[in-house]
Amino acid sequence: MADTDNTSEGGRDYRETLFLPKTEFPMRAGLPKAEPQWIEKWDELKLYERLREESKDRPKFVYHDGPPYANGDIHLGTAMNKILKDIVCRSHQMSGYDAGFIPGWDCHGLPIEWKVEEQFRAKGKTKEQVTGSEFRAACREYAAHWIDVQREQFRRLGVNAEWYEKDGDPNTGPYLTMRFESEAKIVSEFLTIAMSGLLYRGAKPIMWSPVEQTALAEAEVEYHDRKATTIWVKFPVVGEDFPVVIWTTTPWTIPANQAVSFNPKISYGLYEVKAVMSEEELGFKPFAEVGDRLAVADNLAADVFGAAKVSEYTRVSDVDPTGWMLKHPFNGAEFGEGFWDHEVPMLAGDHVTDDAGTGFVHTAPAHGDDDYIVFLGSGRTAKEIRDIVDPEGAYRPDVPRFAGLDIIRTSGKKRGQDGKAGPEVLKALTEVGALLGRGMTTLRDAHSWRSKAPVIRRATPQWFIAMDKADRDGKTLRNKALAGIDQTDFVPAAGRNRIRSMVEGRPDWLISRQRNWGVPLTLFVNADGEPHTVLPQASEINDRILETIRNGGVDAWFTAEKADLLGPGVNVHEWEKVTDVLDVWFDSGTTHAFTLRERGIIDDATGQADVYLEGSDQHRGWFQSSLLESCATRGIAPYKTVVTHGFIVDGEGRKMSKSIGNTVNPLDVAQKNGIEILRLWTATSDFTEDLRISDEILKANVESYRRLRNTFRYLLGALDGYSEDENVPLEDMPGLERWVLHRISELDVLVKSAYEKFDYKRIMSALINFCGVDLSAVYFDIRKDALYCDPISSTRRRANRMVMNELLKRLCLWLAPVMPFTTEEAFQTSHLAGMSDSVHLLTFEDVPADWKNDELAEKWAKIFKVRRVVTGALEVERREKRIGSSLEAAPVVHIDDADLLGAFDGEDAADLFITSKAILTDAPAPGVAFRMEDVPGVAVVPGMAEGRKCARSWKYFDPAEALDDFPDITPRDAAAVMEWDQSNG
RNA sequence: GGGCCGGUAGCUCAGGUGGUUAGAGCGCACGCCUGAUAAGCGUGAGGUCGGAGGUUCAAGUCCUCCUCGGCCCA
Repeated sequence: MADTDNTSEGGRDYRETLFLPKTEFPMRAGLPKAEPQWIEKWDELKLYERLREESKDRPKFVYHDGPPYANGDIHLGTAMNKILKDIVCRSHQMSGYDAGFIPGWDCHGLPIEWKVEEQFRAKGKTKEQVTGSEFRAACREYAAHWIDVQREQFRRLGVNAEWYEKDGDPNTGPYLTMRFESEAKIVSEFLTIAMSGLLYRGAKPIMWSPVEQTALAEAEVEYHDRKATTIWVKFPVVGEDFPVVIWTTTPWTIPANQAVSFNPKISYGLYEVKAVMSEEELGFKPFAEVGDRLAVADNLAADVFGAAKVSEYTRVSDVDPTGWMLKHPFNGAEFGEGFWDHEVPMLAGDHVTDDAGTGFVHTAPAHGDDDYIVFLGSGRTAKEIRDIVDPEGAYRPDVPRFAGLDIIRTSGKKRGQDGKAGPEVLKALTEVGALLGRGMTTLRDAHSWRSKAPVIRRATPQWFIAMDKADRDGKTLRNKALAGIDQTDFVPAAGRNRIRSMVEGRPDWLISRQRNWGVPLTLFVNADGEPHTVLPQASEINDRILETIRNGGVDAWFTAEKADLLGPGVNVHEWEKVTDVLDVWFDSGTTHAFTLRERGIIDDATGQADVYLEGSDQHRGWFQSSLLESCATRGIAPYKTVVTHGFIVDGEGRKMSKSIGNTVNPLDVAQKNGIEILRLWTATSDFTEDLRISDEILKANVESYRRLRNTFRYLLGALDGYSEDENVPLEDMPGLERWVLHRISELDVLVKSAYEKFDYKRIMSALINFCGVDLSAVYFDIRKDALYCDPISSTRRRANRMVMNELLKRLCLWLAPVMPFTTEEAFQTSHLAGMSDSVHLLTFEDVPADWKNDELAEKWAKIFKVRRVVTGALEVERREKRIGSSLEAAPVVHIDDADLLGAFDGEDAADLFITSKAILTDAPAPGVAFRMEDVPGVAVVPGMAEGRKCARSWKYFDPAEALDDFPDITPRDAAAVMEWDQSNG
């Protein structure tokens, strides 16, 4: 090792003559504190408004936001969702579009009703003590509160959107499904569909609580064990001398029986009773008698005969139930008055199994989902469904013998226990000799979440939009929706199949709910179940309805006088006001209408949003409701592209749940790491699949962030005092600089096209690699010497700074959609601040065509290949403690490939290797030289640098070359010092 | 139970139409630098591609089954 110190004894300390990076941009970001301040600055700047104003003449990119539900704090899923949307909009904005972002909220619906009911209960008010108007007003207030909360939380994520209404203009600000204008538009869209004839009234079994006399949603019930009487019942087969046997746990549904189901895949047999257990043995007389013949599934015969107390039986023959017609057990009974003399068909259904029961399933379409499906599936209609139970859970007055009997006791001490219906049915079945056996079982069944009382399934009138009713063109809604799907782009592509199979197979769209907080089905209905839209005055009536809603919101429908709405010429007594409300999916399905079309962002009849982006669960939700609504009213899909993201799971790929305790709160991350980290995580993840998150993963993103931040910091430090006057023409630039410009041109293509394709992880991995490898480890490292030590005037140094400037600017722009805070900070800290009030007002810049240079890139690939061998050789020297810094080395590099060697023409190899000296030669290398397997033809002999260590640049040089006035530094450094002395006195 | 999707180094991701020793970055280990310093540089160790069969001269890449996980249904 050379024997000189950094500064020769008594020599000058050259440190002040060096150019060292200098910047205000701190290494540590302090994001949790800084981010809210940036948000404030952007508010002051009115950034969103200015973007709209400044880009109003650009082509529009129409992103349409899916509405979150206005209830509760945001969670990581909603945060990631909004961040992605923000990246979509920001990137398209910077790509040269006018890309607005109108956020929205879903405001009606059940969850809010629950919360508001809870609030009233807390005040000691029951549902009955609150008027509908009072209740809806409270719901409205509740939703408004959470909109305010969520708005602030979304804003904290850095989402740049139209968060506030401007000057009370309803055509500005976020959209809310509960704004009067929105409610009126929802009604208007609904009436359009009603007028088109697609709307009809049918019936469907729903969960119903007799105790509360109300319909319940799945989320409002809990499952508890319940003791139930089970019965085996014989149904005579028409034209045969034997019955089939069914088994049921709900005897009260027997009077509503309209069919029996079987499964063709099950084998059935005819059995004959040979002996029964004795009355003495049992304590009662068995229902079965010797000689009885019964049809049951073979696998269940033993069970059935056990229940029937049959001690001996034989199998008589195979039977095939296909096509059988049965009789109701009460058919012909005196008490029945002919009420049960209808047909009871045998229907085939997949829901029938031979795991339990008899292999034959009693089918009451009014009281079970499977029953309903198999009944309609047999070609029968919802109108044929017998509805014999009233809202209190008692048989209707027209039901012979059983009228008025309750299924469940709805009051008193025994509230919730079985009522009189079941026992009376049992009695009647016994009388007609249809009962084969009875027992008790315990089953898990739905109970009301609130009253804890059992719930029944009960058919109620509901409104449907027909999927398969042809319009004038002969096209059905299903046809149109499928065509719309075919014309839509899906990202990822699998989304198409997913929504397609759902739309192909879905039943008619059930849009009515028996609820309070929602947009009413603004219909009047007559005794035949026809809506007022069949009236000749329908359109005038609709106009009055719309006017009413527009002025008073949904509440006005309930409070308005029938006669005022129906107007003259309509008999008020013939028409009843429908009090159902629309399913909230209908609300959200119309957001395109009252947001994009009403505001004139797209054409009302033919316009489409460019992008809808939501979680993959929305294939069944919003993507579909919007598609159906748009196809029903306009015949086209509301979107051109549907982007879906996956769900957030933990580090092990499991879903997040509070009970497991693996949840991550976005606002906690904001407070601890900064939201920028979460945005980085979002952009580096493959959002088309499930996104994993954990402390480890967040930590990794913090590391990536540091790399990017330090790149900015170094660039800013290097560019201290920079002005474009320093720039040099491309042809004067060293090859290394031109290579960096070439890399910029490559990345520019990648970044822009990946933004267009929503492929953010590709961008992030490319840019993080670029910063870490091309820049930090190669370009910055090599050019450190020139930047610090060259004379300020040197072309090499000026070219370096020029390239550094391009890097800073490009990186700021490229990363701005993902990291709006840090890029803005870097931008504002730098001389670039003069370009604009905000980096976010800028667009991506074009790259000059002559930056791209593939030939040059090939040359540099060769140089870096050789460089790897050199660094490898130096590493051996370090291990052996012969050198520390690479400047202590002066390798001889033997390259026997002329092409490789030629790549160094015109380049200073020592600079590129960061050694004090380097000799390139095509002479054969000695055997001891360092080689690398994957770089054949290159061998390095790691010589020691000789001479004196320059007190300024720390390079070893030949003292004989030193200038007389500066014996301790190289001539290059001497020139730099003289230049410095001149300008600094 | 059904439909769709997925399981490549510790982590995040690459790996057109099947074809040499499966890649990158980060992390990790070790070392260097001390004029980007709670930074920077270098070297290295880590996967046989969820598992099992099969097709093929050849499979992470095609087929079947299984398994684990996710979303939506039942």
